[in-house]
Amino acid sequence: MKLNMIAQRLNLSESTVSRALNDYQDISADTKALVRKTAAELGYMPNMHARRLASGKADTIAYVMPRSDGQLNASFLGELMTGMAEALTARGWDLSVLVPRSVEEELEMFRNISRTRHVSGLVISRTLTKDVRFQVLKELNIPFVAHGRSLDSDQAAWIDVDNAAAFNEMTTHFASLGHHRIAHIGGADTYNFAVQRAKGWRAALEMLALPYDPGLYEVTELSFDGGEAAMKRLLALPEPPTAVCCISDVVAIGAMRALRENGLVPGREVSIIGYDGLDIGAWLEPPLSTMKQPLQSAGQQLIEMVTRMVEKGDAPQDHQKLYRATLVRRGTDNPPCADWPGSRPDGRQSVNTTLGGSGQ
Amino acid sequence: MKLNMIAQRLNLSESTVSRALNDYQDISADTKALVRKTAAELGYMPNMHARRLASGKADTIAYVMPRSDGQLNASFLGELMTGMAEALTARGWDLSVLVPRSVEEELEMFRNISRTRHVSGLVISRTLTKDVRFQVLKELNIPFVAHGRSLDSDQAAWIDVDNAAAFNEMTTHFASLGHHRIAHIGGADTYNFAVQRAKGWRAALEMLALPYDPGLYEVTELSFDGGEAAMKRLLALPEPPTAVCCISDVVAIGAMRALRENGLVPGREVSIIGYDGLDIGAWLEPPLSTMKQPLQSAGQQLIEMVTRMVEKGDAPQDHQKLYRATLVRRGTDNPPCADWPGSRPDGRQSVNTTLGGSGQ
DNA sequence: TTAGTCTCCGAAAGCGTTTTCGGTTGACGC
DNA sequence: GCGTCAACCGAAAACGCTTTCGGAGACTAA
Repeated sequence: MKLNMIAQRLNLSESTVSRALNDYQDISADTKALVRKTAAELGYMPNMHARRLASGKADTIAYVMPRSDGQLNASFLGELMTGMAEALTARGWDLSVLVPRSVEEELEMFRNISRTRHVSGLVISRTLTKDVRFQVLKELNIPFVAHGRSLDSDQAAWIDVDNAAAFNEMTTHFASLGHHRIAHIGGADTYNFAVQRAKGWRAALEMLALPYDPGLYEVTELSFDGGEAAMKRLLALPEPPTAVCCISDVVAIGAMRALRENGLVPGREVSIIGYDGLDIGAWLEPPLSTMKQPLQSAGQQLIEMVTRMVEKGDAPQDHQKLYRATLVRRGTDNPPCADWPGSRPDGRQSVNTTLGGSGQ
Repeated sequence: MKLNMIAQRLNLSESTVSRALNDYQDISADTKALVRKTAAELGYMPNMHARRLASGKADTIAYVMPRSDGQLNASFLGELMTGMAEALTARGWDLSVLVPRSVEEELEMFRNISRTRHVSGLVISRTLTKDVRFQVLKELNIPFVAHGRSLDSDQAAWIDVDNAAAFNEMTTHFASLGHHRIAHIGGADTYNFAVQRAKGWRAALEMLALPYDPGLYEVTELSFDGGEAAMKRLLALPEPPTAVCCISDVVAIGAMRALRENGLVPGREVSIIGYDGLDIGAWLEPPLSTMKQPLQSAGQQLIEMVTRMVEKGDAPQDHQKLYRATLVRRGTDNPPCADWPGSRPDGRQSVNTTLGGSGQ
């Protein structure tokens, strides 16, 4: 089933057939039609390796998967990769996956790619505040797009959510419910999105003319345990918060446990909003309010961008897209509770499941 | 940085260099060492496309991702793909991802692969009870391994969990806690694992000499909503169960909500065990008991198998591996509650109080 | 008619490896 | 000293496609 065969069947040269199939301008419409027809009949499929060797193009985008640090970044993965794969197969390109185990290994992979060029472009994720990859990839001249910004991403292509705006909205929403002591459980500032989210929260406080209490800013690991620990520290404050903006749903879920362990009900004494829009949140007791980002099309957009850079040579900085997250009120964001923290129970009272009170 | 250059630098022929690098037997040890050394020095990396074209081998395994039916099959994905990617890069192979949108598209992809051979082997997942893919792939002569069995998988390579054993254990565990009315919320029997899990539950009932009540077998969608709906139906039974084996954690979480909506506490009036070992389960109130399967190494094993079939031509049926899931007790599996269903709102009396005393 | 212009196609040189097939050495046994 | 046999290596033909270059015809314009 080679080019060869369809060529001699039509008494044409291989090169003509090749150009016909690739829609070159110097082939007559008739010939093109003829070639395509018989190609279809014979069920011809080009040999990718030969094609790629000859053309020097790889027609492959690699997705650099975030090292799974235990977290369920996963809900992410499924949607994102589906989007990317669909956009790619529509173009006849391949999606391949890279899973580096360390930063050094990741950079080594990049260097290999720049040598062999067996990958035409990259999609990277989990961008850090200070992220060497932007510089390295630029030097290696590998087209790429980042899922998330960085301090180093000005000259690069990226898609990101407006983290600052989201946490600004979240905080403002709490204030409009009547909260004054609004805390933030954030993440290490090596993650750029952590910085941005903290900034959004902080900006909202200023805008609302609420005093900034450093004690209400907690930094923790992006895990269930991290959320629990941070919330415990907040509750130990002489004057604990009445509302908490959590950097992620996972952290928020951990925080909810800390509340319950102190005999409090999430969304009553202390309101909570998470971030990520995890489906599971809706099935908690009470259901976790959150901010949802539109992930469905992100994959396709990422591919759209990187392929344009590969094919048309588009400038990276022409492809920067900011999404907005939207608030999903479910059950843990309510007006402040009159008897809190005024009448804290000194004894611990097991409040397991009688949580009917949370109207939405 | 071609083979060429390292050849003339050493005054050797290209072919010698090639064979040296590929560890052919007819190259002296000295030459091999020399070639490898200078190859390393020059930072030589073979051109994959050229190599693949010449050798006819693709050195690529494709993972056929399950169409994301909305659910968080995702926690899955991350771990699995990490395992596969690591095993592959260790071999210098590529991992690529296929996301068919329909069965027909999936089969079409297979046919393409069998023509172009740009993929050496496949890993398929989400196996159905009756799954055409086994037959098709066999006919197309594409090496593959399935993540999950099927009625058609006897002659194929697969890795799977012993679903029947897991649900047998789950059921037996409930019985040993003193439960007699043990229900099962399962899935459509198009999914092979659903069939197996139901079978395990059923077998345990027989083994324990517990009467089989068809009303205690519910089939539902594998989603939160599905679990909720199914549990509602069980609760509407004249004689509802005191324990429920759920086909998945997601379904179990839905079921927990149904319980709470009826004023019941999961793990008190009605015990529940899920399946999948989702981390999130530990953070629910109360924490969800579950069965955990060892996923971490599954990815590597899958790759191990399929690469052996590709390279050594191993027979598929020589690669079949059954894992065991382990019970993780967290909080929703407890002895039956004395006053339930005796004290139900409708005043219906429980029949089995006399049997209740003897814990197996 | 002649020159100039298009339009369309074939020839051929790659692309960078692998792999088969001989051929050249040197060692060895007799 | 002659054949035999390994041990090693080079030549060259693939692998299946792309892409440049030039040329044959057909058309137009003068």
